[in-house]
Amino acid sequence: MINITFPDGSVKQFEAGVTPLQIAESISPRLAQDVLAAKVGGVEWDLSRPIDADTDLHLYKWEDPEGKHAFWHSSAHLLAEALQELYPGVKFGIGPAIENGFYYDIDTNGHTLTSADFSAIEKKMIELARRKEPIVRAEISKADALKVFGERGEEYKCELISELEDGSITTYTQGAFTDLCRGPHLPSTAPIKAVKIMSLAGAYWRGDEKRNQLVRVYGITFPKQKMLDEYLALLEEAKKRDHRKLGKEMGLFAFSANVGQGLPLWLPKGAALRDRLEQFLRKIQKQYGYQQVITPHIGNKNLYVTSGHYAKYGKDSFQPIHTPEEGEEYLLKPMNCPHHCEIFRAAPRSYRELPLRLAEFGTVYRYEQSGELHGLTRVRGFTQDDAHIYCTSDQIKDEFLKVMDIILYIFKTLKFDNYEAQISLRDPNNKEKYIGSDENWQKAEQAIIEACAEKGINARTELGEAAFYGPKLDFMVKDALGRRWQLGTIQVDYNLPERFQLEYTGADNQKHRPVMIHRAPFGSMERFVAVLLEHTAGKFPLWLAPEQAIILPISEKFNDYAYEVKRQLEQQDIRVSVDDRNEKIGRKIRDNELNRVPYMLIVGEKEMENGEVSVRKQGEGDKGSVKITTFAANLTEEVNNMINQ
RNA sequence: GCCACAAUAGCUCAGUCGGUAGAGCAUUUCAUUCGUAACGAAAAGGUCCGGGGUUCGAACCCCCGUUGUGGCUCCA
Repeated sequence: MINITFPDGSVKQFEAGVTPLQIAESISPRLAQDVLAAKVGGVEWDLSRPIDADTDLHLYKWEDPEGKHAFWHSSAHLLAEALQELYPGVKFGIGPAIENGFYYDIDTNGHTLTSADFSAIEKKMIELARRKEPIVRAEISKADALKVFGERGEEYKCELISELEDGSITTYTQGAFTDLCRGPHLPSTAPIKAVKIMSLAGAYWRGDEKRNQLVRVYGITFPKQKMLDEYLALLEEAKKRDHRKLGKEMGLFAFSANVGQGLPLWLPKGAALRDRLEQFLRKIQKQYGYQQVITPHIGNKNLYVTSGHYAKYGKDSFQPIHTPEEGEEYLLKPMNCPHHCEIFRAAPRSYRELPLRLAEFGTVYRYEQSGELHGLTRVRGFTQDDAHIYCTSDQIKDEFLKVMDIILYIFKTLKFDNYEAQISLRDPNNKEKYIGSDENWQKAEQAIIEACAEKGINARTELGEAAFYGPKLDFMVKDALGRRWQLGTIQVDYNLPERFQLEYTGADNQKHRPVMIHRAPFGSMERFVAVLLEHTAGKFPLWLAPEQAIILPISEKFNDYAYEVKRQLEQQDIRVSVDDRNEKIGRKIRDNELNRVPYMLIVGEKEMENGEVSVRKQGEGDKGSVKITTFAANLTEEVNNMINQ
């Protein structure tokens, strides 16, 4: 008998050689039906693989990432099996599970695969899955593996095998298909009920553009058809919310080939929106003791040589600007930190000034690879909501707490109710990779961990994810469709204070080096507007909406009254316009509903007589008539409630 | 940057075999003056991404470039 320890700490006894699936069956038939994968003694384990010794056991279902992973990994094998049957002679690269589904890289051996083939592949996969073939794990010697895959002409697999250690090689077989694979896998392909081939793409073997190009077939599968339908509906919805589409529709921003790739042009409505976001952030930053600064868009090349950025990114960046002066070179500013360090150096600093918090909506330029540019989320010129905090190492924790306050306030105000945090620390086995003293690192890492605990934030900790110059804390939000976006970053930096020789005079009348903290709650204005657009589907909260209300006269006879209402509302700082087109009221309502204007104010004979407006809320319909002043007061209150919660 | 695909009216898109440009919406004008999600009529609107080539003739075929999309690699 062996002892199996469960995640809740309980221990049960089983016969040696019992499988995780049998254990699940002993707990409940329902669990046995739902379980997809297991972890045994910290090792990913197949459900049908026997356990021989005392150990602990995790069972994973669809809801667990590990469960989905096994499901999609087995689906990748199913795809390969289908491709092998449909197109004999194809050779296989690798076929892993990914965040949403899986892919398989194949060498089609001359056959051209197009999206017209998708339905045939899907059909074949379903047909194979219905055979409910068991997926069988086998351990194989390196020599045998090379022989088996070599005979089948699987050159890519052979290359992989030749790099593996003998004794660690396993294969998985279902039906007539055998793949080199570490696992784990489902016990059989039976649970795969719904299949969708998503797309094709070219991918180089091992990501190396000098090697063969393979065809990457992307797919996704689910245990229920309904889940696939929901997933496809979600993709449809995401397409509708695409910020590039909404930005064009709503007149927020544009791009021009004449201006250049990745250089957004902010249209009047987009610029006003951005300005409102900046004001919002400025206001709270002021409360938290930040001081606004302004620095130029270019800087002498030597500044970036000092900061170290030139050595690291100079070649892959916008190239230096030359002046009539021989040998004089300037760079477009790729980040604001060096400029802010010079502001720190502009005066002798005392410990009494710390923490010194310098904020700037600083526009920076980075030469991103052309293939990486994407709408507003990846551009070559963008404005960071940047700030640098210069403080002592004892102040790090308190500063983190304050920045987290700002970030959480933003999330709350903009209704990003679902967020995660990640703490990135150094790799404890590789300490020499990092700059700064061991003591400082420990202090900073401890400060971040404590700050998260104090805020009640359940942050994931990743070792080895820190930058070479300091640990950091990142926030990820989930938008209305459940997609994750990285938003706020707080980053400790020991490098730049060193490079710029920053100093302050301490209470002991000695010179000390400050610590620097980089932070950007939005990341960049561009990226944040993009995320906000996709999160809200363009229906901005009232306080941000480009137009808060639009007045719809029933007919042209009431245009004068409409403009009088507009004048009165504008006096209360309400953003309002008049739809004075010669159209029927139904038409005006429809158009402005589609334009996402939060309030429509319908005015005709009745309203004019009583000094009223008939209020209609976007998406909700008729709300009845109120006095103009009442509407203005209600709207102002609604806005205030949104930003002062 | 690499690979694949794409670019036609302000927007979304059609355009067959290479024979000289089309729809819906938006716009303008006319008509209408209307009560909570599309009234009607007409007009105007084109460097078919740019350049070169093949051809009697190119939106369409070929080459080069630009920009975009998806993926790969990258991300201070």
